[in-house]
Order: sequence, then structure tokens, then C-alpha cells
Amino acid sequence: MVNKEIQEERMRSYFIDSAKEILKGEGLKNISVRNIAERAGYSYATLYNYFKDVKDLIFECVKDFQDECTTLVQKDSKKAEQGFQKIKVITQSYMKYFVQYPGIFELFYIEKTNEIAGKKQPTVEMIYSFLDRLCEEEWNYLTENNLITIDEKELMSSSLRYTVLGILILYLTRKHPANYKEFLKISEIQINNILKIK
Amino acid sequence: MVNKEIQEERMRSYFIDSAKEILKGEGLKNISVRNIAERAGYSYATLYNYFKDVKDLIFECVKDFQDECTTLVQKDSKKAEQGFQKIKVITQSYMKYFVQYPGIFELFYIEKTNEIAGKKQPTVEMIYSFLDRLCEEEWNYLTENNLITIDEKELMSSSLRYTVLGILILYLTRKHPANYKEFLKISEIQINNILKIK
DNA sequence: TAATATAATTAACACTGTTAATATTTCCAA
DNA sequence: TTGGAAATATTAACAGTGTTAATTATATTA
Repeated sequence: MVNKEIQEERMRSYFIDSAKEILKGEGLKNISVRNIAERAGYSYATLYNYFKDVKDLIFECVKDFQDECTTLVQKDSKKAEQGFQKIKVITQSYMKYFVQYPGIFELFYIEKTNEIAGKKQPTVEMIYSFLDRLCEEEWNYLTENNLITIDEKELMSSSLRYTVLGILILYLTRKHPANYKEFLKISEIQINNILKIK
Repeated sequence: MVNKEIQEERMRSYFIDSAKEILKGEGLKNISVRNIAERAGYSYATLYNYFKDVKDLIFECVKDFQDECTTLVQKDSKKAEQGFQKIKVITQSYMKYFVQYPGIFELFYIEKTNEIAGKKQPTVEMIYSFLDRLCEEEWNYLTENNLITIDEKELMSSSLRYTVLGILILYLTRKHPANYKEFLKISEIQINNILKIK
């Protein structure tokens, strides 16, 4: 009985891992059911024995990617000074991750909700608040030590959320600015401005 | 000789108008060559006598939509007080347009560049700087009258650009915030904060 | 080992964009 | 006005897409 579940979960992971590889490499545009199944070593129809549809499968990848991104961010920001400086480093690391994997950015913020996550509304919230969660500890530090008010925290964190998204969108889908160096520069200017650094 | 050109341009407009209707209604996801052609009253293959491919056609719509949006914005902001207030009204009107036509937002900011505009790089720039162009006169007014410096103008206009995009993305693709009223509220807060209004 | 339940596969359907071959219409000179 | 050439429109076809039904192969159990 429990063997069934182990085997089934293993089968699911074959397809999920395959989908993740494609998303990281070619992105959402080049993913297909036949594509995923071939890489997993099965026929395309077999996939439907383990997933309701391809959206269901792709959505499974979101959590894995968030975990991966979180690990990277924590590693990058470990040594940063607590407070605004750490929030800045976290944000930059977060942006770096999506620049490295534009396909994951598409999946997180571009693909229409209902097309990746049927009824699972909680997961939409999960995506929306991702950056906020990464910075949560630091925001709490700042308010608990009366370095900023709750209102200021609210305004800053939302400004950061929107601005970061806007910069990423223009860079990844409109190639603006034209190169990565310039992208890093404008990102830092915007982050500094929002967090009132320097 | 000149009749040929008139007729050809007319044929193109049939397909373009048809595509525009679909984009406004159902959005990019539901558009198709057969779809467009049927609405225009022609066979799908006829479209290829007037457009290189479907991207070429869809891209033609961008300019038209920008003109339409510009007209709306000018109408909405006509009576606004010159300077920051007018920039605020322009921005809000601009956002309103995309909320009304999410398909046009997709076309402008979400669909990958190379998938809508072959080699026409200028048009990418055209999309990127759209909001800036709408506000250009007001920014110039503010700098020319020494109400802000060139550097302040640069920071403010870019902050506005990124923030507005981020808000629209989350609202249109992630349904956050959940309702239009809340969307208007957070938009105003962000705009006020960037333009230092109130 | 035989019968049954489970899982994987192929075939098929309705879509997509695009191109080549075919059919139709338009145009102009004889 | 008619015949033939040029222009234009249409159908057929190809290679894709996601998904489902029918079929085949495998594993489980009596």
C-alpha cells in the first residue's frame, strides 16, 4: 500500500525534474508535454496518469524553485549587516536569481494565474509575497527596534516589491537596459532610494 | 498604380482591425491567424499576402493602441494642474487604460520582444518609454522652472515607470490586490510617495 | 499458471502557425 | 468582347501543441 505511494511520488518527480530542467534552460515557451515526457523517458500520455494536466505539473515546480532561490538568497546575504543593508543584499540576490533563470521569472510573474494554478489560490499568494517573506526577518528587526514605523515598513516593502518587479520585467522582456552592468546600476539606485540608503 | 497601394493598405487594415478587436476582447492568448482572418472575412492564408507573419500583424496594433491610450490620457489630464498633479493624473489614466484592456498590457509589456517585433528595435524603445513620453511636457515644466533638478527628474520618472509596471503586473496577472478599489488606493499611495505629493 | 488489475503506449481529435499548390478573380491588349 | 497573363484568394498539407480513448504491455494476486 505504502509502496504504491512511494512509486507514484517517484514517477511524479521524474516528470517534475524534467520540467524544471526545461524551464531553467529554454523557458516556458519551449516546454511541451511531449518534451517533458521524452526527457523523463516516458510517453507523453503517461504524464496524465500522474498529473491532472500540464499546468498542474508546471505549478509543482514553483515551490521547488522558491526553495532554491531562498537558499541562494540566504547564502548571499549571510554576512550582510542587519537591517537595510541586508534587505538590499537580499533583494539584489533575488533579482540575480531571476536574471539567471528568466524562464522561472516568467513562471512566477508573467504566466497568467489561472493558467498555471487551477484553483490553488494560496500559491498565488505564495508568489506575490515571496520577496516580502525573504526580507521578513529584517523588516521585523527594523520595526521592533523602532528604526522605522509599521507604516514606513509597509510603504518601503511594497515600493520595493513593485519596483523590483518593474525593473525585472523591462530587463527580461524588453531588454532595457541593454546590458547587465547597467541593470545592476539602476537596480542599486532604486533600492537605495526606496530604503533611503546613503 | 496608386490604387494598388490604397487597396493593399485597406486589406491590411481589415486584418489589423480584426486583430485589435480580439486583443481588446479576449487578449493575446485567444488570438490566432484563423481567428483574425475569419473575423476579417478572408481565408487564413490570405493574411500572409499582406503580412510577413502573425507577429508582424500584431505589432502593427501596438502603434494604434498607443495612439488610443495617448488620446484618453490627454482627455483625462486636460484640466489637471500643471506639474506633479498632472503627472499623477496622467499616470493614473495610463494605468486605467491597461486595466480596461489587459490584452493590450500583455502585448506591450509581457510578450517577449522578439516574438512580436522581429528586428524592429526602435519599437521596443517606443514601448519602454511610453509613460515617459506621456509625461514629458510636465517633467520639462518642472525642471525648466527649477522645481526639481535634472537628477531628481531622472530618479522620479524611472521610479514611476518601474513601480507602475510592477503594480500592473501583480494586479493583472496575480490578482493582487483582489479588487479594483484597492488597486486604485495602492496606486495612489505609490504615486504620491514617488512624486512627494501631500 | 490463469485471471485480473494496473500502468504505459499508440491513435486520434481539435487546435496552432506557416507554406505550396491550386482555384479564382482581375486586368489589359488584341 | 474575348483570350491570356498577372494578381489574388483558397484549400491542402505539414509540423507543432494539449488532451482523451482505445489498446497493448506489465505486474499482482488467486
